[in-house]
Amino acid sequence: MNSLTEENYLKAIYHLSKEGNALVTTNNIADSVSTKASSVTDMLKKLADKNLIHYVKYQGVSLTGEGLQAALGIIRKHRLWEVFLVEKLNFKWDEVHDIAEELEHIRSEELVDRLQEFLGNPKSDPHGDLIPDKHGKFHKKELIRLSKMKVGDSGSISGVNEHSAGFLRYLEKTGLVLGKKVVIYEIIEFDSSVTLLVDNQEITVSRDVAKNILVYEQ
Amino acid sequence: MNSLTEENYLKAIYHLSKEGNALVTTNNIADSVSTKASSVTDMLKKLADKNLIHYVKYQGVSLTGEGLQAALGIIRKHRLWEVFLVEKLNFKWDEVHDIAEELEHIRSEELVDRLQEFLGNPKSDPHGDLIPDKHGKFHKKELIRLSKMKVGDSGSISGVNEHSAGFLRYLEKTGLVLGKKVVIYEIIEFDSSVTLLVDNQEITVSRDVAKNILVYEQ
DNA sequence: AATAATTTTTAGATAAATCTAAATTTATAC
DNA sequence: GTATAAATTTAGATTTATCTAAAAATTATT
Ligand SMILES: [Mn+2]
Ligand SMILES: [Mn+2]
Ligand SMILES: [Mn+2]
Ligand SMILES: [Mn+2]
Repeated sequence: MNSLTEENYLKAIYHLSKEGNALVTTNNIADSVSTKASSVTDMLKKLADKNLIHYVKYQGVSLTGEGLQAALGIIRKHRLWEVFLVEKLNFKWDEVHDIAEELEHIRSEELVDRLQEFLGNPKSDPHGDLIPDKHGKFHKKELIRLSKMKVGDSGSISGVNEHSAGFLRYLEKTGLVLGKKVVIYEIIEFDSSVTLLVDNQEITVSRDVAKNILVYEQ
Repeated sequence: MNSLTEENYLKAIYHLSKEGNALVTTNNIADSVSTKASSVTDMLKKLADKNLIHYVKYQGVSLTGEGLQAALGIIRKHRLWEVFLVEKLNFKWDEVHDIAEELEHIRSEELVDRLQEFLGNPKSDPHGDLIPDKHGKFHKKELIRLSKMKVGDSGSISGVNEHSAGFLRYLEKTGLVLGKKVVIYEIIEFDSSVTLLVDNQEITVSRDVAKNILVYEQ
């Protein structure tokens, strides 16, 4: 059983290793949990003793399998509670984070499972972040090729099928980057090229390009 | 801002002063919060310094107005969360107490107010205990004279209109004490006397007696 | 490669809440 | 009313998480 403080450290290490590199540094963690580097060092020893992190003095830390599962458990609770606050208690999406920071530490497994069910097994929280399931697995987004979508469909660009530098440079130049919201505006019969609405601008791409862009619908 | 531990002490003092006498003793509290008398003494000094309790060495403690409001705030949260767990998450009434012990310490005022609204402003928790409102007031039970009830109605004896020793002795003797569950079995036309079912026994009382017994219906 | 700057760790203290054991106060028994 | 028992408080330690200041290790600069 990890203390509330240990849980917050694990969560911080998880988030930091998502953005930056695999190894997280002492000062990064100190900033993240609003404490001093010396306090972090103390806690890192403790977490390493409990086999929750790999810790090499002066080098940095990463989560062990066990530590990762613990972190994902807290993140799951955080995001489910955020859904509850927005969907059931009518909070705005920007008002819920701090309350969820407290609720995420409530221990009962049964409570989380039932909450998830009560909320209709949501896959993402009010900020669009994915909610891991009971076993720490993220529900893989169902990605669809842009070329398979119909006029009026919409979604956000979430992947590509073609990784050549040329193709990626092309996407970059036309603004079709990851996360960008798109609406299918028109499909030209003659060559099956697709006109999209992106940031209120019309952009037309060939069928070859459309086949290699993966979209998360709605 | 009171710590989680301080909140638990305040709640314990509140509950103990409800059952026993006004002054609560060190050992009572120690039992109640599962700690040692010496720890309790330390905490009592601290709570007295914060003006949450009246504390006289060796004599016992009682809550100040401020301490009472703090205790009622926690009890309100505890009972609202219990309603949530039973009504919304389908827990059984005997499974919710321990989870509510954690949830009662979540701080946001806004959260509690919205939770109360979401639950339809319940007046009592799954165990029948009254839920104080935002200002620490209990919704007064609607008591009805036994003489005004109809055949088939039921409820629990919750007060009397006549406080003479003779009347109270009579009630004591017939077993019509506070909290007793009663069902109206028959109302005799001739003199309006009432036959009740109490503990599966028939008891008949005169109209004069029935007029002075107050029942909380259902 | 030597020096300086930065990062990290160690050493020693502090605050909250707890404990055990001893001292004090209050209650009960004779 | 004194002796004994019970309840309560004090004294001194312990654990968790934190801090500041100093030492050690790593990284960057000349
Ligand atoms: Mn959040
Ligand atoms: Mn947190
Ligand atoms: Mn309860
Ligand atoms: Mn509690």
